[in-house]
Amino acid sequence: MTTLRTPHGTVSLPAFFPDATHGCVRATGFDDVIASRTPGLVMNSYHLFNRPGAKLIKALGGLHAFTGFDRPILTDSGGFQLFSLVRENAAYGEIRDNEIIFRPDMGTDKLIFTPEKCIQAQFQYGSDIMMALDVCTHPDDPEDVQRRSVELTVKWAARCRAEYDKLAKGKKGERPLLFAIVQGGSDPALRMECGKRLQEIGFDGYGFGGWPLDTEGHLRDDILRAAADAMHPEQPKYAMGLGQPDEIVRCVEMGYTLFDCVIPTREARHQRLYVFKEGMETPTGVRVPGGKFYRFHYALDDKHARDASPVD
RNA sequence: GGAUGGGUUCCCGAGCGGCCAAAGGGAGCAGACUGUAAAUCUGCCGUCGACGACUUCGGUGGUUCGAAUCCACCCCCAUCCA
Repeated sequence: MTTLRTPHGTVSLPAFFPDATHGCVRATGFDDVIASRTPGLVMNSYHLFNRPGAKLIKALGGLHAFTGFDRPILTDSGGFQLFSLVRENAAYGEIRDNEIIFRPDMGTDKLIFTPEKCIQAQFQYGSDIMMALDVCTHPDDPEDVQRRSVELTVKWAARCRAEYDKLAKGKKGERPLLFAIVQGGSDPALRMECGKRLQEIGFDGYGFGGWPLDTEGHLRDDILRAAADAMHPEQPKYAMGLGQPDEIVRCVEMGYTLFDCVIPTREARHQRLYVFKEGMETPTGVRVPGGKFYRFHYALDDKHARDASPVD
């Protein structure tokens, strides 16, 4: 089993980091997070930048002191936020060649996010694993959009790398990790090119970028595999935004070792839990064959408890 | 005892002669949710032998072709005055 060493501890891989976008796992506390043997959390640079702000977090001693979570924290860059917001409404922001413009209120107020600013913020947060700012796409987006995404993602990754090196030089103690994100839509050649160019710059790990599901909600194995193949074979491969238990198993088979996703916590908040099917759990740990090794369980109280099978 | 405002489907609350089984919330139920603007979104939500029928808007009578809506009396509730 491989491990991932960070300033706040070593994580056994593969690992799942729940999302604590604003600094807390919604609807629960860190007592439960620790009790569930959660090895680390993902927080979001963009959201924390908006509120309470990188300066304030730094003044309070960084994210670990601010949130009270003393295990590894990965901070996502904010690239995905622009993607999902703009998909909702183009007025929410735009991608320029040198920066991202966020307009959270669709009005005059704007937030300029650059690769440098993104890394600076993540240093202010004191995060363990930093993500380079990327340009996210949907697999269905046209070729020119995918091309531009890769060009900007690579260019920005280089700027993130440079800013990181500058800021890390002055730091004492163990340095945080910097991951880059492989884009390229559904084109394996483009994925490979993106991965190669990122590896030439050199990072501590690589993330799968883009939307990982088809319109039916099924995993896009082809894209995930192409992206995994484009990453450094010896370094962590991070499947961003995945997922459901069976999806994680499939991704581990492809070589991914790090995961985060809102779905388990979001669904838990909506009363749906994933529990092992009979015979899928052993006393020594968990045996996870392929297929649906778990089921949905709805548990509020005895009166409402019920089960349902996951969709096939 | 007097004055005024009210009593609407599980709850809150619109409606104030026909287009009303009755807006809109909430609750409930069924789904959705995948680097979280997501405690959000969608559907159902009086009953049934169901493109129609039946029973509902405090109670009882009445006016009317037709009443949750108008009239009379009664019963409750709220506030104010004695």
